[in-house]
Amino acid sequence: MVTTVPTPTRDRGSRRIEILDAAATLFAARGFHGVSIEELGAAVGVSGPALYRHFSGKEALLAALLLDISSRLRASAAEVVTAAHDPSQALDALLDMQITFAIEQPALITVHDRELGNVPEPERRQIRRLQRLYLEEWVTVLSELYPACPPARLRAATHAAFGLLNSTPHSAGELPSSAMRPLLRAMGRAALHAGVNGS
Amino acid sequence: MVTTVPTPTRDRGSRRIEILDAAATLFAARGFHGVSIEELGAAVGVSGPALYRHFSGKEALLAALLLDISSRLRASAAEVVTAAHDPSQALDALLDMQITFAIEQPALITVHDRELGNVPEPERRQIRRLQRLYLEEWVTVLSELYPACPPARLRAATHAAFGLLNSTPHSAGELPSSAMRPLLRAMGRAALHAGVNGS
DNA sequence: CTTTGATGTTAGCCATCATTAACGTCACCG
DNA sequence: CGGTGACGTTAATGATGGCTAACATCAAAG
Repeated sequence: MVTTVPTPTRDRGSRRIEILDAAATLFAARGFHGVSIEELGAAVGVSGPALYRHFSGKEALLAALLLDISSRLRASAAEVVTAAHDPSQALDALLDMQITFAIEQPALITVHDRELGNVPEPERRQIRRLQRLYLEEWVTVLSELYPACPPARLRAATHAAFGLLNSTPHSAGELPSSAMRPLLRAMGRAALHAGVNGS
Repeated sequence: MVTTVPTPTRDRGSRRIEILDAAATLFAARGFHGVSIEELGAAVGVSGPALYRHFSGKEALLAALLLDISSRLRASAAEVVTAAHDPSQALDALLDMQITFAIEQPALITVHDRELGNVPEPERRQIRRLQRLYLEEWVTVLSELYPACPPARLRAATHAAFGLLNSTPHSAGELPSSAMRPLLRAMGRAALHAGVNGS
């Protein structure tokens, strides 16, 4: 009777990804608790409880989203570092890849560092682990470049650099991304260099 | 019958401030929608609807909190800049005061740039206004120091620097604040300098 | 002493929401 | 064809939560 016109672009398992994409945008805009399952469904053209065909619950959905983001980041970092010929190149590559991510996926950036607290315990640990590994990728490269700098300081400086690079959601539209990219690259590099040298 | 022992430290109007303090901490930890009125009350030793004696509603409470933060930031910036003798000193003073704020009040920093979206329209505009004025304080100083740099770039660079300085909630406890402060100062200064120069 | 205003308390209302139940549809496979 | 599993639908259900109502307490004022 009620004929739901099936979206022409309908592939096996594509729905799940559609949902995660929509969730990223909505969670970034209004926060995990600020978005209802109903809205989430509506955003992908289905309504409400249909999401339970793809995720066991709202928190599981968030966990899948964050797990996806952090493992992608970590994988990209590992890939880029192993492809580099020396630590200096590796650092440049890390900067570029993080900047690309920050510019192209501001919503993911936002969700990634805001919503970890809403992920239930089993997978929270895993996400933290991936985030730590991502950080360590940077710290390892930096410690080769600046062996005199104590690791704690490297870590703190890297966190600060992330704050800088991930500021894109706040400065949305101030500058075209073609100008934003070199700006962030210059600022990030300068900040890290200043941070790991003497006080 | 039920004798509520009145807190000994009980001053006229102090409750309101206590509530705002507790709200900052709780909202920073779990987000606006993640904290209930009941919890908010419990955090200051009263329970539930007592808050309505001080605020007209949950959103109004958030608005008061953000308004307070942004006006304090803006006021400090104005003060510090007018006290400075030249743009270079002014920039240093701005950096120092923002770093102090970021280190001493990470919860306020967090709430300030996360929860604006939950403030209802009339006061949202006002908070945005104050945030813009705060930014302009920086941009004005920077444009005196670097007159060749186009304002849009100055603004973008300043946003990025805020991201760096405000990263303290993420790197909590990595470094003692006595080491954090000079680190952020060095990184912030270097980042801004690099941002407003060459390509 | 009583009035009053500031400040709390508990009980209850109503909306929202996550989640489940019960029920279609439809492609694919035997 | 008949069934099976993936995917959706609408209607409950049960909890939570913001907010209001009705009712104390108590200090200060008159």
